[in-house]
Amino acid sequence: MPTPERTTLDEIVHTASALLETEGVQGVTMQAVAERVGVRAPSLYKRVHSRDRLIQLVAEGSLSELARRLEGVDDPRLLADTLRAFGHERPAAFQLVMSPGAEAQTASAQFGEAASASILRVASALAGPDDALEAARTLTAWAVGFIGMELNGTFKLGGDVQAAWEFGVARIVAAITLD
Amino acid sequence: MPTPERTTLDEIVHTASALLETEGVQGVTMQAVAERVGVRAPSLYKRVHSRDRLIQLVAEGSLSELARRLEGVDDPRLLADTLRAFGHERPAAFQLVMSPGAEAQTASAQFGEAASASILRVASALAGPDDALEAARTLTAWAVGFIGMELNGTFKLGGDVQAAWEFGVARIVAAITLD
DNA sequence: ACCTGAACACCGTTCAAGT
DNA sequence: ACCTGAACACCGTTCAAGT
Repeated sequence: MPTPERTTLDEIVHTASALLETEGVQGVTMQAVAERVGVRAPSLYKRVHSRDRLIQLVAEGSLSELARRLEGVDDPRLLADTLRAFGHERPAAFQLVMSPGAEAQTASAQFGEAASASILRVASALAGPDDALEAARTLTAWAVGFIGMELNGTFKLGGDVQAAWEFGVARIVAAITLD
Repeated sequence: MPTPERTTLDEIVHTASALLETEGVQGVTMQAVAERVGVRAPSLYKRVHSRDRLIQLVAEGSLSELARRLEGVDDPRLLADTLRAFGHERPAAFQLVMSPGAEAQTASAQFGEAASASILRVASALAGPDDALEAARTLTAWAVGFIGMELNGTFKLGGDVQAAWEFGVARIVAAITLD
């Protein structure tokens, strides 16, 4: 006799995403997720292969949303600001996606490409098609590095972080712009 | 009747550092460390307060060694290359120190200062004292972001990574150099 | 004074048994 | 066809008991 479904993969992933922000990666346990979706932990394995895979799905969902936000943006400063705003809104997801460490499963490549496309488009307009890839990587590396350090508290000791961000954006954009 | 000491804090931290590189953070379990130093897991708690604290000690030791390597370096390109070489040699330690995520304990601030000092000195020579802090943060953010993405495999898909590094170094150095 | 086995509370995961 | 309790192998950590 069939039992009605009490949850969905979507609900599980969204619950895990919320838990990620409130409790950290450590807090995303199968039991905590199960409890929040109203089911016992073993039932989750009907929808998702493993905890690692669940974390990966969270990373992929987050990266998709980031890509969506970057989609229409044409100004490099606005692009950088949009990336930073995402980092501030969802710091744990940002770190998971941008510096997964050795533990968490990286989002599979196709999810990164959508986000890369926007950056590459803006970089190409600035640096010209020949230097587009290098310019995109320079801009991305700087922004991701900056936001990561900001979220980690590396900048906590003194100085105006906002001023350093604006200084960096201006210099990087100038540096990759075709004369 | 006293029992002779069978290990030391130093040996424990070094063993944990080695395990970090070979097995990842996940592999740094109290049992694995204990086995390698010839003791049972509970005995470790005579020397270190907790696993979290052990990871923090590993991070602090790694950051100290990085600071030592950066110490005498005056050329900005060489500074960036030294940072990158450290990342390639000890990828797990690099990620632990530079993007600890939410789980691992960050190295306490004093350990970061030694490394910062070298970068600040070089940045000051390039950008002048007024912009030194902002310039140092721009250079550091770019390098850390780049190396992190490189280690994560974000760059895996196509393109010449070495060329992107050299492009970035040249542009960033130019960007923060006083006219 | 350090080391250990046993124990506890927690994980992720599997699986037979329920409906 | 989905859900569950029970079980297993693993964690980190505590602690009484050994030497």
